[in-house]
Amino acid sequence: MAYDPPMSDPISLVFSALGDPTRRAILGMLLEDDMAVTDVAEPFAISLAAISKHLGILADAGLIVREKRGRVIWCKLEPGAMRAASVWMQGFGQFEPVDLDAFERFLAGELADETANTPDTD
Amino acid sequence: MAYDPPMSDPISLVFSALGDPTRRAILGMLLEDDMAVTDVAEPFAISLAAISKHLGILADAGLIVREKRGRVIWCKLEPGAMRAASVWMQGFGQFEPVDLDAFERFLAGELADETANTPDTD
DNA sequence: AGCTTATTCAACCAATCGGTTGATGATAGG
DNA sequence: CCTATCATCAACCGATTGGTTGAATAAGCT
Repeated sequence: MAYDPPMSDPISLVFSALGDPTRRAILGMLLEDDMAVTDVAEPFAISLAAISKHLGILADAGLIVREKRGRVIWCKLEPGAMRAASVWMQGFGQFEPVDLDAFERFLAGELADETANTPDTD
Repeated sequence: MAYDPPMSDPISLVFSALGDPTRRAILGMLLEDDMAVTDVAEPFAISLAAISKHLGILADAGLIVREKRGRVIWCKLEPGAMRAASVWMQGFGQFEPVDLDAFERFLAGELADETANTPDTD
């Protein structure tokens, strides 16, 4: 029967990718430094192919990029991909669950704050 | 083949729950007000039982609480449950300054069905 | 009591997920 | 050239997911 499948929007990809502890651990490792696939796999008790799949999922979500140099594929964190999801969550956490008006006010405030407070130069 | 399955820690439950657009839409609806299960289900094109399962997943993640009053079960947002996951993401927070403009556009889409029902002034 | 409404339960199904192993395509080095 | 290494691919497997339908439980209504 005709059911509208909820397509995989970017935010769903990000949240789903983050739903697996192995993948979160990988992201944590990449926070320290870029790594080759084999080195990513090293601390885990699962096969290299499994890690490769996890990296594919992280890449599909935009959370990492993979760059081939010679024989080695380097994995690099892409923290910007988390931004939309992060802000989505923050919106829920900031205030009592009143109604959308408060949500909009929160957004307006954040917007003003961001534009007024030019990011640092360090 | 003894493989240690990564158990479902609370953060995984939250992220996985948020990975489904139907569930995010439900949370968006509950942001406006507490709702009965039947009313939560009303705007969706899937069965009541399916919505009930989604609510169970949200409840398991701690994102909502369900409280039975009479014949009706009321669903209430529990935004605090998002905090740990949000904090985890902040750890990666070398994001660019948040683009709330884009977020507002996203939210408008995400909550479109619900805002259509918004009465004039509350 | 009997009907109706609200919600969940149980069984089922197809698709996806997270894992495996073995084969395969590149590349680096003896 | 041959071989070892890096990484993915392909096929497979069991468990989970997200949906369905129909029956069951519970509470309000007349």
